[in-house]
Amino acid sequence: MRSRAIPEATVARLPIYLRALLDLAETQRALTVSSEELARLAGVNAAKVRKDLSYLGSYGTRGVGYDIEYLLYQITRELGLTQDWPTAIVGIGNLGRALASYKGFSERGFRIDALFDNSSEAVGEEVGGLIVRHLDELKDCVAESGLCIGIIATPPTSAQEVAEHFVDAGIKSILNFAPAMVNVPPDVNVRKVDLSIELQILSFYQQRTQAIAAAREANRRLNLPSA
Amino acid sequence: MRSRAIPEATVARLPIYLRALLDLAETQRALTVSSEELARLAGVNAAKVRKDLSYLGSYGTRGVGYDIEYLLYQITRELGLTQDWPTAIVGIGNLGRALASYKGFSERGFRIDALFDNSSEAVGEEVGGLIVRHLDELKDCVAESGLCIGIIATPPTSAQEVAEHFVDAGIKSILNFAPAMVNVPPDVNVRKVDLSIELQILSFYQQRTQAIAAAREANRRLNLPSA
DNA sequence: TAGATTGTTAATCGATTAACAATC
DNA sequence: TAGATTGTTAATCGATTAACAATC
Repeated sequence: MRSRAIPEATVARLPIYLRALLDLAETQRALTVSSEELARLAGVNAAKVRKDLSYLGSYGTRGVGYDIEYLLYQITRELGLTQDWPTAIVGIGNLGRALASYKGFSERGFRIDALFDNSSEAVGEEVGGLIVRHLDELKDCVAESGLCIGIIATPPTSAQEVAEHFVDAGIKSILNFAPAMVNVPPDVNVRKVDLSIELQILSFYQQRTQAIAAAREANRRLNLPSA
Repeated sequence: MRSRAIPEATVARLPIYLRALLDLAETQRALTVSSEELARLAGVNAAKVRKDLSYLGSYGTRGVGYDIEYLLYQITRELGLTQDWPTAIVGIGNLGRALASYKGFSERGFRIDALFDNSSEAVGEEVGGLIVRHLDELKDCVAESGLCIGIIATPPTSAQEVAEHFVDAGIKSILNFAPAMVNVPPDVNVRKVDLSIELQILSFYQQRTQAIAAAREANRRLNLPSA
């Protein structure tokens, strides 16, 4: 058995390479790509591309580059995108609705299969071609439809409760959009997307950028006093 | 001048501590917190909390812990959240609308100040209490309202163009939700949130989890043959 | 004083990168 | 053969963590 421990940092970049390769294949009709070119498209450096791709195996040709179709297939397979992962969204408010009708998912091969909420208003409503069901039906639905990815799009106060429903129903992968941490058993995969935190981090760098600009300006005035 | 280079990894965790501290202050009415407790709430270990907080200065008391109010103030200030960063959203489709009416932003001190689109259908419409304006008005609007954070919520094909509008208008921080890379000058801060990429990464770990479960099952059968 | 907890050091770990031999 | 480009090594860098002296 190959030693197969792809570093986390590499896994996080594979989808970026995938997108760049799809673009090359579709719009440029290119057949091969060098690490230099792929790096440029992905916004990283060439050494990193080669190192990352080497974890998948030796799929390049020295002096030539990487065969785009073949590399696309290998990355797709490695990421598990050759199979379907039926996905459910819980919490059909503003964000849940936007996610349920988000074209980007279906364009990239993800299909949302079920929507859940626990407010009697939302239940029964049609959103993005699916009928919203009550959260109590989740467990049955997992058994029937083989749901295996759960998306939390509720307010923060319900996030932990929803996560427990997911775990109880046997879902092993959770994408959490609620602004709250959730605790799950160690064999459950959780990723967190936090819109406010992204803005807060951006605020830090914005503040720093402004401070740098102000310092530069102050220096300029000192060197060129009262013109 | 203090040497002031807070590591990126620490900056990314400050908002998580902030949220945990707010929760402690509001719902628990606690006055101090230990690194151990804060670590538990933030889902990290205590050594990391102490190291992270030490970059802000020595704000704890040995034998006691950290004063919650004081730490809240220091983190808020460090993240630049004591000031307003007027924010605009470009691209008023499904996602743009959800972001424009997302309660989580205002609850955490971010106000969306302007919405832009370039389709004649969207322009003039009211969304989340704001009138959608044409993208051509962006530059004037930045000058008038001091907009300094720009959110891209367009389809991928328009992302680079919108980024260039932002840069041209003098915006220095961009949050990009479009599934495409954007190139900007080095003094512009960009963060990328990519919903499909999050699902693709989750797909990788889901596949691995299933493989592990299958291997365990196979082993079990070998050890306990035909019961 | 005894117990608790910080702030910091030093060891460790994982990720990045430059460089270059291998090879198309 | 000459030029191009990979795959891999080894150096470097940054982040994590355990451990503990300092000190409330």
